[in-house]
Amino acid sequence: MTKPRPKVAAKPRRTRAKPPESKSEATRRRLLERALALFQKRGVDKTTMRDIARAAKLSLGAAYYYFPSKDALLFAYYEDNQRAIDEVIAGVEGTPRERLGKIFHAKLDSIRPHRKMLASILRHLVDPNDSLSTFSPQNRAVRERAIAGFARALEGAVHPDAIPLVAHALWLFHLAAMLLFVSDNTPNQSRTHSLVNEALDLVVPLLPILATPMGRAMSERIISALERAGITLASESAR
Amino acid sequence: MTKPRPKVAAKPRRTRAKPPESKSEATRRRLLERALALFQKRGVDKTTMRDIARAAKLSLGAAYYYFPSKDALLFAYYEDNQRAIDEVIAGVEGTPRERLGKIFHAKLDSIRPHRKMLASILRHLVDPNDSLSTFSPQNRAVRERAIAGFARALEGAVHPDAIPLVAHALWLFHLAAMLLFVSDNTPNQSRTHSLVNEALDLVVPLLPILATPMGRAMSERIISALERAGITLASESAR
DNA sequence: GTCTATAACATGATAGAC
DNA sequence: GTCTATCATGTTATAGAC
Repeated sequence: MTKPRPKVAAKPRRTRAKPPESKSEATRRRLLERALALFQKRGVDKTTMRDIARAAKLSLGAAYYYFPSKDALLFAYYEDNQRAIDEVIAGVEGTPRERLGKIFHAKLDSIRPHRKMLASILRHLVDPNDSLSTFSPQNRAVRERAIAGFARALEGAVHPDAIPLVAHALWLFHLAAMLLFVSDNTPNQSRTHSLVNEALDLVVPLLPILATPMGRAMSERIISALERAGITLASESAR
Repeated sequence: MTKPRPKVAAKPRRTRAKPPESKSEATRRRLLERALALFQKRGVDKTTMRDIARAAKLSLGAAYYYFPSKDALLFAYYEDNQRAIDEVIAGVEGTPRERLGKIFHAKLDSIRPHRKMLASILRHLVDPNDSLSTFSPQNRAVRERAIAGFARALEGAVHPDAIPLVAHALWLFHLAAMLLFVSDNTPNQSRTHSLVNEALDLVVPLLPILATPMGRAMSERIISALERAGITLASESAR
């Protein structure tokens, strides 16, 4: 358990086309790289900040200069991973079923190299008091980008009014899939991939039901119940 | 983050009718009591083992004698709470909708006094590496008792074959409700209670659909898909 | 101003004396 | 059973190098 509050601050990052990597950027990158390798090899808890600093040939203080906390290293990974996935998502094409399949499998593939580490992040993702939490303001942008990706993939497959609802549901399912994924020791985690396929095969053909009068009534009922509970399904289906 | 592995060991406890409380039991109870009070007042992370020991007028080492880790205190609360809830669940009566409502609200009511603390428990419940995890063997008994409670409440409302599936789904929903509950600052957390009611009102009347040929086909498909993914919905509907 | 190193601190956990 | 050291580690403070 961490003592004083975690304070996971995201380093500001320029948005221009990349200038040549400065020395400090290289150090930062190396540090993150080694840290992730250690996390994956020995687990997050058993990797100390002193280990990480040593592996990157830095002093402990220098490591903290770049990353204000151990959690910040995890957060940096989380951000990088989301950015990479967003690019994939932006490019997916095909039928809705195909688009959704590609998003899910790409997401799973992208985290495969760090499955072990991810298990430690899941704990943070669900803790409403943690700054890494899925529900925290810091993560709002990341979360909404992900949901928007699902929304875009749903275009044409669902009545527009129902898209936010279904996109959120898929996003929850994707969290569940990640949970399963990190404990899935079948080769290539094929078990999780199969389950995702079966779930999509089951659900996607049912989506048109939401366009029927009964379906619309139900989804409206759900949406308003959630809203009264303080859960707003904002989000324009695309960006 | 905790350093050496958590080691949340449940103290063995006699099952006989209570003999008079020994001195050591009194000490243990006092320790747990003070700890929970501090957790609730100042939060789990900001309460140190030293604080707890001091509040119970014990040395640090003595506190660790009774509870091998800070997490063990949380686990003890979790166990006690589950035991209390099980008694409520065993006694519920009425229509299926009523039975489910009572279970959900009783569960939420029971955790209200320690909402703040609960956030920390949820974190453990989802971490597959944690011994407090929902998936860990230690918790298997507790989890299955809870699911069996839902199964019993469903009797008569759902086709018997579908009961395990629906009971598991309800159990997941109950975890989600707890998650919402701990961040719900409306008076008496009425928002969460309302959402639970609306969800049950929506879902319970739809359950008979599972008895139709289409419904049965679908639930069988879901069950076998889950089984292939290594998720077995064991559980005899009752005990 | 940007970076690095060293020392110090608080806390969760442990060992061993009594 | 209880206490008093003592340890390991996340984190912070501070001083100084470039």
